[in-house]
Formats: sequence, C-alpha cells, structure tokens
Amino acid sequence: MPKDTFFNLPKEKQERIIEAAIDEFSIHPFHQARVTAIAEQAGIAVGSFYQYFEDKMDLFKYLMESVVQKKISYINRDTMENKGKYTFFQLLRETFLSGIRFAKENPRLLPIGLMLMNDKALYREIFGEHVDKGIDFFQQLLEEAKAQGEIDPAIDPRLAAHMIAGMTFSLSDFVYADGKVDLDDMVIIDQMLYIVENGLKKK
Amino acid sequence: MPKDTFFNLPKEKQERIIEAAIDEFSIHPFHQARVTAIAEQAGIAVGSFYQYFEDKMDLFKYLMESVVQKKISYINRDTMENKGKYTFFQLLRETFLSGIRFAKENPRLLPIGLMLMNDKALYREIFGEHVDKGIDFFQQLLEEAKAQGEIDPAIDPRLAAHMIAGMTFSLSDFVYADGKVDLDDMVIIDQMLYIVENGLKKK
Amino acid sequence: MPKDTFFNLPKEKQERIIEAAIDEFSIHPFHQARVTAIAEQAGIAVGSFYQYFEDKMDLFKYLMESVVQKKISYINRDTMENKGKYTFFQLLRETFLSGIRFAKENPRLLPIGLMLMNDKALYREIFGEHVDKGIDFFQQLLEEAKAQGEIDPAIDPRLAAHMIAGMTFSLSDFVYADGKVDLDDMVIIDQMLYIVENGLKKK
Amino acid sequence: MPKDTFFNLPKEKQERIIEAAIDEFSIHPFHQARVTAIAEQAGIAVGSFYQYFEDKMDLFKYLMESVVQKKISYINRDTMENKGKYTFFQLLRETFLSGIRFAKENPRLLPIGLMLMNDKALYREIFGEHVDKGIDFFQQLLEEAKAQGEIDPAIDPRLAAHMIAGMTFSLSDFVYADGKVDLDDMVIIDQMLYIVENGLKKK
DNA sequence: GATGAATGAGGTTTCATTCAT
DNA sequence: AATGAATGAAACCTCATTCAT
Repeated sequence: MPKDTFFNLPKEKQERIIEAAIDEFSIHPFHQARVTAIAEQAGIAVGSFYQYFEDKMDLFKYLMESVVQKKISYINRDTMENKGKYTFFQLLRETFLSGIRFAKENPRLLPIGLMLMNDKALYREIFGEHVDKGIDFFQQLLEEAKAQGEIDPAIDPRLAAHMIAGMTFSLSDFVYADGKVDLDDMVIIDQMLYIVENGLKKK
Repeated sequence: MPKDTFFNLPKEKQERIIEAAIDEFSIHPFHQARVTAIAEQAGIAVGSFYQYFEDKMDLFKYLMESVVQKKISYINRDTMENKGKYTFFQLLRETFLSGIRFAKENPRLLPIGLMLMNDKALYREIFGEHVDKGIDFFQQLLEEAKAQGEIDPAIDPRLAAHMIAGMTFSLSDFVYADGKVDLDDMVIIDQMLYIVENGLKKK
Repeated sequence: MPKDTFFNLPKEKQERIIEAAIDEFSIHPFHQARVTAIAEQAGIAVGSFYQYFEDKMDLFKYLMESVVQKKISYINRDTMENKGKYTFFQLLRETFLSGIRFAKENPRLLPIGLMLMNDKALYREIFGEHVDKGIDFFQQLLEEAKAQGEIDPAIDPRLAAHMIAGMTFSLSDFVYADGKVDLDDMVIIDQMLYIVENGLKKK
Repeated sequence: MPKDTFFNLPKEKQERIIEAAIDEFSIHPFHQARVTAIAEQAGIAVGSFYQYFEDKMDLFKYLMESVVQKKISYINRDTMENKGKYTFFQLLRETFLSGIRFAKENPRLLPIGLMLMNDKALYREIFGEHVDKGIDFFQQLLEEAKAQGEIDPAIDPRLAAHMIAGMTFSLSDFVYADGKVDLDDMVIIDQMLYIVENGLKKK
C-alpha cells in the first residue's frame, strides 16, 4: 500500500506518477522497469518516490489492484445490477462490451496485465494462490445458464469458461492492437457473440 | 545467430546448453534470466557461453526461432500434407491436436512464448514488426473454407481467426495448467471443436 | 551547540528530545543513528529538529558534553567537596560508588560512551586531541596520594591511573551487564577496592 | 566464509585485500566502512570484491574470526604449553606479555575489536550469544589458583576476572595509544603485575 | 576451445538536510 | 516556530561481458 504521503498529494500529481508508472510498466516487465525512469517521467526526485511508496513492488501491487478494481467496476456498473433480467447471452454481451470499453479507455493497462499473467512468481506474490477470477466468473454464469436450459447440455462449463475468458483477451487485443480492423466495436461484439451463441446454445 | 563454434559442438553438449537455457527462460523473463545460471546448469564455463553465442539475446533469438520452427513442424508433419483431403473442421482438429501434443511434450516452452508475447519491445526485437503468424494462418484457412461454403457467410474471417488463435492459448493453458481437469485430451479437443463448429459452420 | 530555539523550548520538550536521542544513540553507533527516528520518538517534525540543532553531530556533541558534565557532577557532588577529609582509598571508594550509581541511573549512556570511545575519528571530532580526562583525574589523585605517602613509591602513577580508569569501565559493565552477578553494589565495590588497595598501598 | 575464489588468489593479493579491509574497519565502524573504499585501496574492482566475499559482513566475520584465532595463537604458543609449570602470576605475566606483543604487532586490529565489543547487535551476529571468552579464561585460572592457595581466599574470582580482562584492554591501549609513555614494555608489565599481585595474592 | 576471474555500469534504496508553507 | 514533503548524493550489490591464461 502506498504511504499516506502519496494520497495526500494533489490529485494532479498522483495522476502524473501513476501515468508515469503505467508508461514504464507497460513497456517493461516488472523487474526491468526502472524506478528512476518512473520518477523522471513523473518529474519527481527518486527520493520522493520512496516517500510515497514502500518500494517498486508497493507501487506495482497498488497499480494491479487498482486495475482489477477498475475492471470489475466497469463490468459491475453496467451489467451485474441487471443480472436477473438478462439471458446468459445478453449478459455475455454486456460483459464483452464492458471489456472492450475498458481496453479502449485504458489501452496501456492491457500489456501490464498480460505480462503479470505470464510471470507466475510475480502473479502469486500479488494475488496469492487463487487462479484467474475471470474463469470462475464465466463458469458460474455458464452453470446457471445450463440449469436454465439455455446452454447445450453436452457442453462442459469449465472448458467453455476457459474459452470465453481466453476470448476476452483476444477481443481486447483485437480491438486495440490490430491495425487492420475497421469494424466498429458493436459489430465486433455482435460478430463474436454470434459465433459463441451458435456454439453454445441449446439446439 | 550462434557462432560456428556452437554448431561444431557435439550434439549432446548443444542439447545440454539448450535445455539449460529453456530451464532458465521458462522461469524468468528475458532480462531476469541469468547467463551465469544457464552456464552453470549446462555445466560449461561462462566464458564458453560467449564463445558460442554473441550475447544473451543471440541465444534467446535462436531459441525462439527454433521453437517456432518446431511448432510449425509439429503441425506440418501431421496436418499440412493432407491439407487437401480434409474439411476445415477436420484441419482445425488436427491443428488443435498438434498444438496440444506440442504443449504436452514441451511444457516449458509455453511460458517462454507467453512472456515473449507480452513483452512487445522484446517481441519486436526478435520477430520484427510482423504480427502473430498464427492468426494469419487461421485467417487463410477460414477464407478458403468460406469460399468452399463450409463457413457461415456472415462471419468475418479475421475476427474468427483471432478468436481461434486465442483459443489455442486457452487450450494449452487448460491442458497443462488447470489442476481441476480430468478429461483426456481427445475429449477436450472434441468438446472445443463441437463448440467452434456449431459457432462457425454454415447452417 | 544547539541553537537558541532549542533552549527556548519548554523544559519538558527539551527532555523529550534528549531522551529520544539517547534512545537512538544507545542502540546505534553515530552514523547508524537516524535523525528521523529521533524526531519521531520525540514527537517532533524532522524540520523542527533542524530548527534546534545545526545537524546530527551538533546534537551528539551536545549530548556527549552533557554526559561528561553529568558524570563529573555525580562525582563532584558527593565526593569532591570533602576531598580534603578523605584518604586516597576513601576517595576512590566514593568515586567508584558514584560511577556505579551513575551507570545504574543512566544505563543507556554507557553504550554511547563506549561506542564513542572506540570510534577514534568521531572522538577526536568531539573532544579534540586531548585524551581521556578520567585518566588525568586519577593520575592527579595518585600523585597527591603518593606525595602523602599513602601509595607504594614503586608505583608509576600514570600506569596505575590507566588501570583504575579501565576498572571503572569493567565495573559498570560488570554491574549492569553480567547476568551471573548477585552481589550487591556495596560488596562489589568493597571487593574491588580490597584488591586495588592491597595492590597500591604502601607496605 | 569467503568464497573459494578468494582463497585461490595469490597470497600477495589476499594480503592486499585484508590489509585494505583492516585499514577501513579500523577507522570506521562496520556500517560506516565502505566496500568501495576497501576495493579501491586494495586495487581491485568492486565487482571483484563480490567474487571473493558474499558481502561486506562476510569479509568482516572472516576478519574477526582470524583476529580471534591469531590472538589465541599468540597466547597459546608462548604460554599454554607450560601452563603446568607456572604459578598463576607467572602465567598472568606471560598472558600480558602476549597481549602486548599482539597489540604492538597488530596495532590496527585493536580498534576493530573494540568497536565490535561495543556494537552488541553486531557482536551477537558474529559470535553468537556467548559472552567474552577472555573473562571466562581468567576466571578459570583464578579459581585454580585459589584452590592452590595462591590467591587471597577473600577474593571473588568472577569479579577479579572482570578486572583483569579490563586491564588487558587498558594495557593495550596504554602501550600503543598513549603518547606520553616512555617506559618499555617489560617495565610496564612488571609494574602492572606488581600491583595485581599485591592486590590478589594470599597474605 | 575452454576456463573462470576481472570489470564496472547500472539498479534499488536510504537518509541527512533543505525548502516552502 | 513548526511542519513534513522534496531532494539527491551515496551506498550496496548484481551480472553481462571481456580478458588473460
């Protein structure tokens, strides 16, 4: 956790530091990211950095937790409130939509998350043992949907959850990284869902 | 490229070095991986390392290119020869199967690939600007299949290619990392294909 | 020398700062002692510290000089006033007694003094070139006693002074640090003096 | 323990490094001593330092253990072999003599030992919990001598041991630090012993 | 070719001191 | 006077790479 001194800073300065950190961490994996670079970019002295944060890891953890919070809030805000009213595929649509919006509005966060995902040692240090929450989330949705008869009974929910979770990565990646795309978001989502829906729904 | 001295080494020694490198790079991201550790593990002197390779990057590039070659060869060997005889979904099945076999037989390569995937600066240094070959590959298959009328004409091939490429990651991940699985590989593949096929095929 | 601002402080606050300093310096050698820790412990801001003292050394010097003053006053108060009435060995007894009382009442000062004693560079910076005052003190007493015929004429006063000064260290150390002791202070002193007296007195 | 690389070095280079270390540690307390200064003085690169030693503490521990070994060897060589033939006071004389010779021949080691003595935390890290061996040594000698009837039965051996151990410090200090001395070593020793003997021996 | 010691740039972190309020 | 954030010079230590044998 950042020290109080950090939170006492004017919002604008907090922003600058966080932005600088995101810049650095989105280009370099954790161990390669340099505190000096962050401080420089943020326009503060290295010493100041250590007034605000315990150490490099402290900032990184804070960043990661913020990202998770932020991402969850994106989804929750739009989607979860109306969970009851939606069919599984409608929920999925909302979730994808949130995911895309998040990716578009925070493009540099994605690589950081991905790097973290693939440095198991680091991941564990930050989130502990528990595996990807996203997969669990989709699995539960799928099980409920299956119980409701929305989903083809032949389908294994955990496997399908893995696939869908993977797709959200592809999706984000697709939207912001692939230069060749000219479809607009809605169309992309609808295309994806069309495929997924046909793939999963009860016939 | 490794120096001639490396290729003049007895195969057995080459192997030992490559294995040691894979060990190290599969645990640590490139910049965190230590030349000394590789040399130690391989049972050679650090000085020798620099007789064989220009520097750390030289070895890493070589490794990555080998992996790509190896992965392609896995797929080619079993699949591509019979490309003409298969339907798209049969080809996909073969491809997935090869992918799983590759992942199972070379489990330590996966994390290396993933780390690389997400360190854009590094990725570019090694593979240049060109994006993921896998996506291009699936896109081409899909376009051909669409032309043959196997695929729902409403589907955008590039998007679908992205999704499928993403799935191969999920797949590998699922197969060897998710402790909860007790399905055997064949069943997993069939389940996945069942979903994909329903999602994509012409109705 | 502390600045005027320090002496203008309410006594209670001065005390708090001095106590905090003693705490810190008795645990860590000078260079290891942290100004921040002292300020924290004293409940003042770091900035304030520098309103009161030129720098860390300024406080330390002041502390050391106070200690010397205090120690001398301990001895003087009880002993020196009656210097004329006592024999050398009685004086010595009083001095030892004062020393023990001082050590018991100010246990944290001892380690500071010892550390200082052994960091010659520091010692010189604080007390200049002049050597241990304690030795001079005992030497003078001894010379007077020798003149009075109390002391064995074969004895070299400076050497004996060194020995006695050394003993005061052992004594303090013995009294408050050696767990195995169960003699009470008086007995210890008397034992020591018994030895010293037999060693020195004219036969 | 230094690494093998250190012991594989030519003796001359080992010497140079040890000398440089003694230089630095005899001027500055452990935490203030700079690895860079040692390396510079020894004419090696900082990196090399870390090829030879685990870290600064590693070198320091090695140094301290060497000192203890060396000091013990000084005493043993001359004294302990003939332990049976000597009276207590003769043994003491030999011990003092060894002590002085050691101090004269290794003048810079003394301050290091003293600094260590007074940084309890450090002392414990290096020698563990066990208290000053010197005191135990003298205590045992005293008890044996008391049993033999050499020592005044009124004397408490532990207290006397403390005093004598303290004297060895004063002694070393006296010999090499006090500019005013012009007595030669033998005379000093004899003077001291004269006092001690009169103080302790049975009447 | 093989070895492993030697090198030194570079990274993180600490902390005395200054500064602005 | 009081505050506590800001500063930046060091310090320790790592490790890719070079060098000498």
